[in-house]
Amino acid sequence: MADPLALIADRARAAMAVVDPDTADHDPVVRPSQHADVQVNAALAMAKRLGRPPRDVAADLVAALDIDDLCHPPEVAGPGFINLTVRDDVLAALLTDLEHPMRGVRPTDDPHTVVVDYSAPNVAKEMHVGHLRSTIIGDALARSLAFIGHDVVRQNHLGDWGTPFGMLIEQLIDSGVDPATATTAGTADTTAGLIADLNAFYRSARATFDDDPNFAERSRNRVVALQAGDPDSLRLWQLLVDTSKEYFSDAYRRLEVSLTEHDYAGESTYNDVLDDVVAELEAKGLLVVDDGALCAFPPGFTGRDDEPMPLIVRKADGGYGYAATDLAALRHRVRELGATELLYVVGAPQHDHLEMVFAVAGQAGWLDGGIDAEHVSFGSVLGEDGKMFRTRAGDTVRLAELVDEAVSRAAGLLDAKSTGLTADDAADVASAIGLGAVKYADLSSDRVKDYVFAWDRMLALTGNTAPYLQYAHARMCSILAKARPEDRQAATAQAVVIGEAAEHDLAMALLGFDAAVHACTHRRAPHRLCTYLYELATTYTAFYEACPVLRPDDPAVRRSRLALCALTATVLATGLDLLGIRAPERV
RNA sequence: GCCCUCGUAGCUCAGCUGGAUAGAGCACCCGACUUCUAAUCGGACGGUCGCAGGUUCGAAUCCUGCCGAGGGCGCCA
Repeated sequence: MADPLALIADRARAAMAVVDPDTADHDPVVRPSQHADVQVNAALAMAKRLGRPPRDVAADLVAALDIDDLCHPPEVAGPGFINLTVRDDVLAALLTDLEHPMRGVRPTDDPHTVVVDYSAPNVAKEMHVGHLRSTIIGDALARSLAFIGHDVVRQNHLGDWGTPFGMLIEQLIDSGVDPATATTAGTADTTAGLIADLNAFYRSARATFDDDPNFAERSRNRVVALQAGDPDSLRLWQLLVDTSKEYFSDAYRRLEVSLTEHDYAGESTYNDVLDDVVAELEAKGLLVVDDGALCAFPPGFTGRDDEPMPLIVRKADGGYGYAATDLAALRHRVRELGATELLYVVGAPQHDHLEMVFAVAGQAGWLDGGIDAEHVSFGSVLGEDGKMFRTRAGDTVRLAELVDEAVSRAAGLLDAKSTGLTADDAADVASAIGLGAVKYADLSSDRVKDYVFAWDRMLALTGNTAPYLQYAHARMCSILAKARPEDRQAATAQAVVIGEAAEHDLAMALLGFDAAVHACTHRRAPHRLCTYLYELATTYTAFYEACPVLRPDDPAVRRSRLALCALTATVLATGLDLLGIRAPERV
């Protein structure tokens, strides 16, 4: 355990048990402090229980506090805060934990099989900003949860089924694909060409559907045929799905997102179990027929006029909608994938729907045994005008264009700096910075709020941005590269000797990585990790300004400070990696 | 009409589940570059935490009611 706060919390609990045995299991309220390294606020709450002045209780706690081996003598301040400063030699000793692969982060004491549902783009539609947040936030959470020891199962719930496929298949036929012979292998090139611009393909299908009643009729019939298992329809549908999957995989590679084909589990995956899902729900008495549709009415959900709100499991025409698919997916994740936690990284507008799905699943007993399903909600991406982010023409912004612009803007930054990077390296670094900027902008503020998409802010070289963190990291690496080889060799955590205040502060910051990662995972809040990394970087630059690393004559000082640089670079890079962001050694 | 989310400096955002004088960045102003990468750092300025009550030793944080913004409310996903 590397986190001084956690060590102090244990001691504080022991002291509380001495002063008031009934509070042994209470929170000692150990917090970072502006007035010391750490403050213990337990006395204030205890004073109320005991009916005594808080400062007296604080004094008793201090008397009972066995902490000399960790901290300087405690001080009672204000109404009863206990201020603690961690000893420099203790900090130095704790830093050795950061040289292990977990960087001082404790594995979770409650490991789960966590299914993370994220990204979920639609087949035959181009990915756009709407998919950006789910993909980026979901990926960061999946990486972070896996890091602390959860068994993470990524699930990409592709929109690969439903009514739009009628018109998409008809559009394919009208474009010259022969339903009888079309196969993925034989026509892959043709198909890829036909729907190279997925947005245009979808839009033209939509337009024809709206303008041409004959086409619309064919489309509707095609849906029926597809759902009935008609071989020609299935073949064409498969063509669309395969083409899109290749496109998605390219997009994820480009975005450096950890999703692969292995994680694809589209809606169609559940087609053959929908009957069984309905049968099980029916057997448990959870379904009633209402207006011809088979509905569940989980308690606590009302719509207009206080009417109970239905979750429509089977439509009046006998077809299945997304509620059925979502229920089937949930059951599959619990029963087949062994999920004990289910995370749905889905936009806020679907909140009610998901809560209803969870409620029905709970009634069905699928969440028994403490299995937890949670909607990891997020707000919209807004333009700088405060409205939904769109192009000037009013279209949705394509993900590919977004990435291109991010990378080219980042390349512009590098050009302006005229670094000594080779062209290949510069392109790679530009990609890391551009993608990092976009991802970090998305991750660094509270996900439940809407966020404003602004190139200038996310690519800013100052403030809480990825480029700033990446630059700070590169400077650390640069110092390490310039150090004498024998110093670099000796610059391990064991070599750290803390003397300066800036060194003390940096060590404290480094040891906070554990708490930051757990805040990120427990609260599904990547922005907590971002805030931590930014504070680590600013603490480092204060150290960098105050403490020359390579210049001191004393090799022990050089090696100690070099070790602090190396540890900071490692923690920063590890943290960014958990967010899905690279930290190049040079920029 | 009902339900959900949000409202913190001019702007963009934090605020660690109730603790000390509410913190950063941007912008504006002042200061520091023959640099360990100045893509930086230090300082100044800037707040009735939407409004009004309530809970208590103590509220941006919890409760109630308003105001404002966005979203949802039967066979699309």
